Amino acid sequence: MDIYSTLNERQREAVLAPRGPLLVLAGAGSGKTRVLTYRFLHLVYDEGIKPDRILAVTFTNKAADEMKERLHNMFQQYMGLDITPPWVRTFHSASLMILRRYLSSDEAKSIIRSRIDKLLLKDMNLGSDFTVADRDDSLMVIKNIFKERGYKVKSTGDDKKAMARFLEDVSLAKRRGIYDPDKFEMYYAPDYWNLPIGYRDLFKMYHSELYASGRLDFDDLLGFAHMLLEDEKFGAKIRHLFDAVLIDEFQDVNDVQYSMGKHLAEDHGNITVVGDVQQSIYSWRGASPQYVDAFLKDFPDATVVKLDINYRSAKKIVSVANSVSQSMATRHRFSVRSHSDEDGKVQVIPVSDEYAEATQVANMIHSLSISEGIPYEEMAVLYRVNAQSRHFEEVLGRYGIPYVLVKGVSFYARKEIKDVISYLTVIHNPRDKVAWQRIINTPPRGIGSVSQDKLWKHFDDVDDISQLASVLSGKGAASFKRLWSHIVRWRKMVEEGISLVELLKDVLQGSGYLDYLIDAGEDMRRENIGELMNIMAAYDAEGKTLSEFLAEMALRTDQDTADSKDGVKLMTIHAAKGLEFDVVFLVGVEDGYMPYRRGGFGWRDVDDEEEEKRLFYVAVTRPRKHLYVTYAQYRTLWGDTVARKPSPYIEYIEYALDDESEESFDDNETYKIPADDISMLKEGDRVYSDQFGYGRVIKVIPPASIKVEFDDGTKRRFRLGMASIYKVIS
DNA sequence: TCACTTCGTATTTTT
DNA sequence: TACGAAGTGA
Repeated sequence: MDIYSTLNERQREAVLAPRGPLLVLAGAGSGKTRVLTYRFLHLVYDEGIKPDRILAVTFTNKAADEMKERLHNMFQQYMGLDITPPWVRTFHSASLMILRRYLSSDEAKSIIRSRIDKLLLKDMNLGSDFTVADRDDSLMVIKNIFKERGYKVKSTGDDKKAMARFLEDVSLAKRRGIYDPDKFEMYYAPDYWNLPIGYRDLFKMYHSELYASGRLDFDDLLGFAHMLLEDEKFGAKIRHLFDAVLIDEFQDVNDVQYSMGKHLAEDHGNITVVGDVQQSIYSWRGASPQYVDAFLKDFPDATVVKLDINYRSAKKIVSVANSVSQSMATRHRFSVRSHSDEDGKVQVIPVSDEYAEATQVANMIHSLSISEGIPYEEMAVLYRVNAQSRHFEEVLGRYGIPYVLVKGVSFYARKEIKDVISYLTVIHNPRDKVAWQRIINTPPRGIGSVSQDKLWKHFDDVDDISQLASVLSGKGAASFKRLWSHIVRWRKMVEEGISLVELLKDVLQGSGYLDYLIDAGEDMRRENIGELMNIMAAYDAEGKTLSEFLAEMALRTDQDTADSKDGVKLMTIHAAKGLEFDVVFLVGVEDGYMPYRRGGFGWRDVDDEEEEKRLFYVAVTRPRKHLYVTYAQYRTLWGDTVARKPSPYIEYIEYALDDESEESFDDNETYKIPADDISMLKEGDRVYSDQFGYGRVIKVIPPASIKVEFDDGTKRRFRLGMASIYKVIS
């Protein structure tokens, strides 16, 4: 039986590539996930690697879940095995697993301590039972720092902006592996800064507080795992867990993630990366598409396979995609070929204003549903910014067309969910100050702001949390003691192995939280807690512990639940990445939205505008059958009605539609790798120079020079590293 | 602690 | 413009 018979030639080539580094450049809709899962299977089936010794990392839970499920089915079907590989995870979750395993050891602790020594103002409380701080938690830590030092900092206006900016910078810095407060100050401190604590000191205080509470933020999960990997001796331990590494959405990796991948492949070089630079839309979050080049440099003997057959979209849509692609300055862009027999439809529709736009789209949704029988959930409205969704919601609602607004606001970020999770967090780790702050007076139990201030002031000084009762008086003290005795009781229940659902039930009763919701008539919130219980029941069924539950909760968003619901999907282009629909309405395709421009200012740099184009590429490659593009002549923004011009990108659509008859793939055959080391080149290799064009290497002259004969017959000598010379690969 | 008013804000946000 | 969050007063 040939288990690879359903793959096309290129996919097969990728899946069956020899052990060692492999780069798969996967165009939109070219079967990227297929290749990744079959590669996994191949490594097990043909190469004899154990499934639990392959690390496959993705960026989203959804992608990880999907891959896990597919692998489970494949192992069942082809090998008769009922297994789900344990290391198919997001970067964050894989890092968390690694830290859970090792952070209890003194050796690991001392490696990390030595790396963050300059950050610590108080003892860190980190062991393998740490919990994860999300953005809200981090913000709370920052606010506390000011409050406890008697500074008045508002949660609005400039102060709010400054705190947000600070956290953003902390995140960006740590994604680059920067934990040194001096470096942080140097690279990130803004020109004007009006908060009473400086950037450098706040960086230290933030981390001291966080680590004293036994918490790590998202970036620390990667950062700490990376520190352990970087240590020569300890790194080997982690590397020995895996015989192969696979990375999905490789164009989106940041510095730390890339370095982790590289370290993990150090012993065996067995690393597969799959990505599409044309769909790199997260560089503003620290992702670097340049790592595709770095990969080719670090693994010069990598097998490179390009998947250029698009199985998703009809012909016209593919030719629009190619037309956008051909205008990109991005290296490693390439055209894809449509596999479809259908033409599909691409239409540009001018409308008068945003209201007409929504009405037009609603009408078309209605008629497509009737005339072509396309179900609502197979249609999507994509826009650049969330603010654009309002009119569509309004009009679709009026038409009685079901819709789902897919927004970042997570189920897990809801107040009631966070409250309940905070109770469980305190039970798990009573030293977690942020969690305490959420539950101390929720529901109200007479511990007001004055009492609370006293509590937080002494929180770190006591050996045992119960001693805090002595800083309060009267009602507050009694109330605190009562709460504490509950917590002690719950901790005992956990020790005795109570199920998560039973524990939560007791917490809801004992804390008074349930009565509090009932009295307030908060039925919706009660339902949400019910939903949380369902999730917990699933954890119970798998025999997972409280600690595991808390860890995984923090890494979950509800993106996956969002798109299972029926109805037309409304979402930003960013949120649509990786999804596909029969019909896509791409709306607001105007200059100023695409590319996006804020406040009339120009672009900071060309890269930003290139990324806007890539975003447009992502948008036009979502539909299977039809793509409708709308732009408004007038639009009310900030209370002003202004005239709008169509987006310059519309041109690519028109070009593709005019040009359709002669589908050209002129640039399809080659791409280039920067060559700055002679080990990458040998005599006879095709090369390209920005200045002189294409040529062939006629001599390699160590240590760093080559001689090239260009296609026009001229011969030139270059010193690699000085001149931009690219190796051409077909 | 709630209901009302005023204020501030408007790019994307995988974990 | 129009939303949600924070602040105010009873």
